[in-house]
Amino acid sequence: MARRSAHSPEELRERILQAAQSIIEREGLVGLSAREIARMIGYSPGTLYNIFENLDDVLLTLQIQMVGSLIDVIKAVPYGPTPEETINAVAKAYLNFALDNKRMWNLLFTHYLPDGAKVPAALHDNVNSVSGLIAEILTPMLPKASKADIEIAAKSLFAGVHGITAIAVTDKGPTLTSTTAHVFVKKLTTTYIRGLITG
Amino acid sequence: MARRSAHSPEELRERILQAAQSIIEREGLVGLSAREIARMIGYSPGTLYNIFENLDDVLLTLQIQMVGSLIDVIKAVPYGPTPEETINAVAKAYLNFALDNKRMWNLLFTHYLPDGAKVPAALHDNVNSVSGLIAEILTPMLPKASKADIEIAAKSLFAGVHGITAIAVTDKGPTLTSTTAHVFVKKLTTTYIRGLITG
DNA sequence: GTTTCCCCCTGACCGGCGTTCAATTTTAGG
DNA sequence: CCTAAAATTGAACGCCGGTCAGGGGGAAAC
Repeated sequence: MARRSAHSPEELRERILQAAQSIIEREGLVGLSAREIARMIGYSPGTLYNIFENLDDVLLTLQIQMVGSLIDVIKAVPYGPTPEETINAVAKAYLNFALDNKRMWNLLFTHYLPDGAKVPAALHDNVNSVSGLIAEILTPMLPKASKADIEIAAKSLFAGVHGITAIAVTDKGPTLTSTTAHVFVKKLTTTYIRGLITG
Repeated sequence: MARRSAHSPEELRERILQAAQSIIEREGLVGLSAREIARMIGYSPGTLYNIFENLDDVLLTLQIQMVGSLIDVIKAVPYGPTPEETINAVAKAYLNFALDNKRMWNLLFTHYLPDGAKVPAALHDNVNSVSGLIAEILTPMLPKASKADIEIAAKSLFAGVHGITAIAVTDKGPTLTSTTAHVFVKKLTTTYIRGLITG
């Protein structure tokens, strides 16, 4: 057989990503396989490899998209009356995003590459954008701080919130309901910001 | 063949764990397989299953041991002149432990169980011990706080530091050298504690 | 010393996996 | 209508986790 008029390469690409995502949302990484994706979209396994380099490529693409969506969500958070409230709202949105997409968010942690392989720059860029957004919000709070200091402040706060999402989304670590996760995030951000201001 | 006098079941158990750990330290989870472990210890693959339920069992045992070691390390950190300095030292020890055992620490994130499976209580217990230790240190700083409040404070701080180790140990996220990781941890802990005190 | 029995251990086997690629079929261009 | 290029297949390779019937070694019973 050959080209089916049914799907253009772009459509095919999209269907592969959707299939992979739906498998992950249903049962996590365990259930994912090239063969299963192929079954879902009605193609043979080999076809995936015309469009993606390999399964890692598919998974990394999904992660890039996902962090991209997170960026959109964060950007859509309205600025509050004070930077502190804005940060709280952003952190809350961050956590909710992770909780709403538990299995997909878990990908960030459970998916790893073979020894030599490099994570694509696009993923790094997207992640850096997130901490960049936090830095922006922090800036008016710290008029005297240097840009480098603000970046450090933003990234450690970001990493802290990230840690809570990591625990909330994993089975390891202390069990964390979404309610307590929110309590922790609020505690971390408000305490941290108070420390920043008085510092 | 049959029973070899060479190794008692306990010895065998130990050798399996050691082999698994050395594989992980060399090349991460990718290189790990029941067959590879068997090759290393000079037994056939089937033998593993006389001693461990499955590979997940081996991996979970390693993680329980590892977090146990972390507890020992933290307990060995000498109390500083102030709680703040103690916390800083503990956080530093935590991060160093994760960095010194990068591939093994990564297990906490990359290893996941099939859908229904439950993480053994021993792992949860060990993890909870860590945040318990932090709560102990925090207590004298917050004479007025309730036990529940201290626990929240300790756990959010713990989770924050954990998040930085997560990023430092993964390839995803912003690239983090061990130096900058230490900067972040210090920033997070000192700022957080300042916030706690003034709160 | 011999026999017996049990238990340890083996290794073939099952159904799956990611990935490759020769072969085949379809389409587009002339 | 024919040809060349493109798209797709599916068998094949070498792995994997996990199972289990059966064989061989050790120790106890005699």
